[in-house]
Amino acid sequence: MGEKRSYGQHCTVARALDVVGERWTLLVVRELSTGPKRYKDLLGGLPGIGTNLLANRLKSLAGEGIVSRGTLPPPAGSSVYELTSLGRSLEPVIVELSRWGAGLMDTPREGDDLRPGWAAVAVRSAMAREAAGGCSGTYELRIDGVAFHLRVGDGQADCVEAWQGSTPAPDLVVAGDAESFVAVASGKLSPEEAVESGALWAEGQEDQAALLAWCKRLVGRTAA
Amino acid sequence: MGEKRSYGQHCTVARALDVVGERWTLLVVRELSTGPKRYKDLLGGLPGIGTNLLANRLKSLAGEGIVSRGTLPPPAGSSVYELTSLGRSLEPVIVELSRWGAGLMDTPREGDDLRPGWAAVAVRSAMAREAAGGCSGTYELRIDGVAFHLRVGDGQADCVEAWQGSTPAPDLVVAGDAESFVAVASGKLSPEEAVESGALWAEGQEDQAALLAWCKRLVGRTAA
DNA sequence: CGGAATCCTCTTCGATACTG
DNA sequence: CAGTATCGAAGAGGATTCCG
Repeated sequence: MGEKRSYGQHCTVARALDVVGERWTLLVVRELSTGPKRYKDLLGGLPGIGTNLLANRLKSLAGEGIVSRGTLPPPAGSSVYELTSLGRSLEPVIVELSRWGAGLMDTPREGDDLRPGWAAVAVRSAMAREAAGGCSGTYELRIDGVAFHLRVGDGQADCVEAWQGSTPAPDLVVAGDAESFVAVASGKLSPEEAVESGALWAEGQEDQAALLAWCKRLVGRTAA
Repeated sequence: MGEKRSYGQHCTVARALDVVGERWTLLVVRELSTGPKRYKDLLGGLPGIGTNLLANRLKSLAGEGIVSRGTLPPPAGSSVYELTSLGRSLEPVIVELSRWGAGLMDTPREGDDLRPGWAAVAVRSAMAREAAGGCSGTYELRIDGVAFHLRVGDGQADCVEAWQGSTPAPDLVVAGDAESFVAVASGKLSPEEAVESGALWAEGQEDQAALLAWCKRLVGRTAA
């Protein structure tokens, strides 16, 4: 059956797209970029994919060494998919796609889905720009009630879903709904407005100044 | 007819892929990233695309504001496609895809095509890494006899086909075949070996030391 | 002759139903 | 819960024809 379709070009870009350029493939990587997921979670995070296509993509990605199957530590014990180091090295591609796509965002289109993890990816990608400037810190995001650990530093940003619960002593806990996080990360909602309107808020403390500074870093404008 | 297919996700990555994620689309952008091209040139640079699909993609890209139609200055006068500023802002996506794809490169597969412009993109993308370190310079590449102007500096690298002929006082003129340029840019051929074997050579001068230093910058290892 | 629209075949996608 | 099987719909690929 299917000889894998290729562009047939000895070109670095075309070779990359031979592997991750098919429909849905990079979105599978996006889903796994916030941590290991079960098959069912992936289906839930990729509305419309169709179960056969997800199975095909996962099989291809496993064959390319981009994802691997693992087993979660007890008590979960369920079998999950996760990125390999080759898969994690796709992060800069995701980051740049996210940053470019941010310019196209407006208010959600009629019928668009929105998941907390997608907002986390948008935030992480926007922060990656700042991370190159040497900024660092650890944060907890609570996006529609789902917690993520965000760590910025050493020229990169890392953000994974925190099913284990607590972040060890984060510099700040930022909470809000997914749409607000996306809006700020896309530059469609100014830090000032996000903080004043209460779209985003700092949890567990009243430090509005720290929140505002964090939002400004998010949009890449140097705070005072 | 075609209601444009969308992932239906309020996500920065998915939104980007809604626009440039279809088959061939980013390769059209790659082709235009080394300068304006006629329809016929695009067909030649995208073997296998099929004329109807190229026409469709160009129409979509024009509708999205990523490419525009222009007319070349006399004496050429032909109508060409070129990137808009929105299109040029896709450069970081191309760069990261190229850098990731470089890790997958080996010797050309049986039947693979190879064009000078693709090698130029690989070189430019590899240099973008170094450009962030503050390096700068202007170079002329002669890849299988086709000249490109490469300018590195201010955190980015720019490389366009030089149909007008001469580069104004380049720091170095590097010549070789496309496969060698791709091999060095992908880290599959060491700078030392490329220079010693004559795969790449400096034209118009005998400055092997400068050539070696350039090759080392290309692969991102700090030269002595 | 360059720039496309048309036709036709083949592959892939997407949704549902089904099985280990 | 984790996938496989199936089938209509949409998209890709190639040749040919049309327009200027």
